Amino acid sequence: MRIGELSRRTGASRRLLRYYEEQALIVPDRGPNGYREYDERYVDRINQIRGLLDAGLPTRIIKQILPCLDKPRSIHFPDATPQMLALLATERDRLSERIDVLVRNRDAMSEYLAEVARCRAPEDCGTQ
Amino acid sequence: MRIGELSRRTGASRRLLRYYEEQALIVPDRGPNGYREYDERYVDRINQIRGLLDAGLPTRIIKQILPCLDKPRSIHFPDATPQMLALLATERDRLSERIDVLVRNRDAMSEYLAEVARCRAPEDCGTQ
DNA sequence: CTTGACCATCACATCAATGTGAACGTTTCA
DNA sequence: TGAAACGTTCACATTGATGTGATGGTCAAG
Repeated sequence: MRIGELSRRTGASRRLLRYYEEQALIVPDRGPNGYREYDERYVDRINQIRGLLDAGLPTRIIKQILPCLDKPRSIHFPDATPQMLALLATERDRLSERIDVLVRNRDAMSEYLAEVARCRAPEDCGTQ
Repeated sequence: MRIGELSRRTGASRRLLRYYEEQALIVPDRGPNGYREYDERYVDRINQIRGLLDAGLPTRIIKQILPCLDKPRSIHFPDATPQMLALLATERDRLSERIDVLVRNRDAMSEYLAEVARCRAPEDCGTQ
């Protein structure tokens, strides 16, 4: 698969795929013509990267913890150094905190929308 | 309260507080000497802004939906235009999606950490 | 062979969030 | 009164994640 198809399948722009490569998050093969060649696994990989970026992790951290989250999970963590595990645990906790904040904000939005909706039916609100 | 204290109480740098003001997210009063004067409500306000930014909303969107989320909730939504409500609903849904992704990632991290921990106790892993 | 759809690199632009520092006024307190 | 701590504006710089466009190579189909 070349960059265009991967872009289509992941929703990440070509530019962004090249950026991830520049940041050493992925290392696609190159065809004889210089074209990047991605195999199936890159679809998940890209989605995972985007999820982690979305979680607020910077690329340099993602680069470190990504090997821990590789697809054939388990029986695979031979080279996880204690520091990497600590880093991973720290980031997970930070992520949990962020999730809490986000959930609170979403709930506040929902609450507001619900109030407005509730108020629009009985036909009385505003100054009441 | 002046900018230093607000900074201390919210964790946002003075610089950032001025930046939010520049982005029209907040409009603090000014004392006769030109100093910014913030009242208590700004503490929550700043935290809310940071939460929304953290949620991935750009400042220009936050500026629009923030009035909807104001502190004395309810009996306050007289000027919410239909477009604002639609925007708010859209953003809430996007936020929900993001939360799902984040939760999945956190769970993957936890799962990995749990596996490593489980494996370290029985004193056999790696090549097994 | 040419056209169109790909691909490549390079470079410039933007946006959010920050840092830094200059140059300067204010408040407080010993 | 003078120093320390705090405030102001302005401006330039950087970082991370992206967008956009220029310029040019590759390749398949008409």
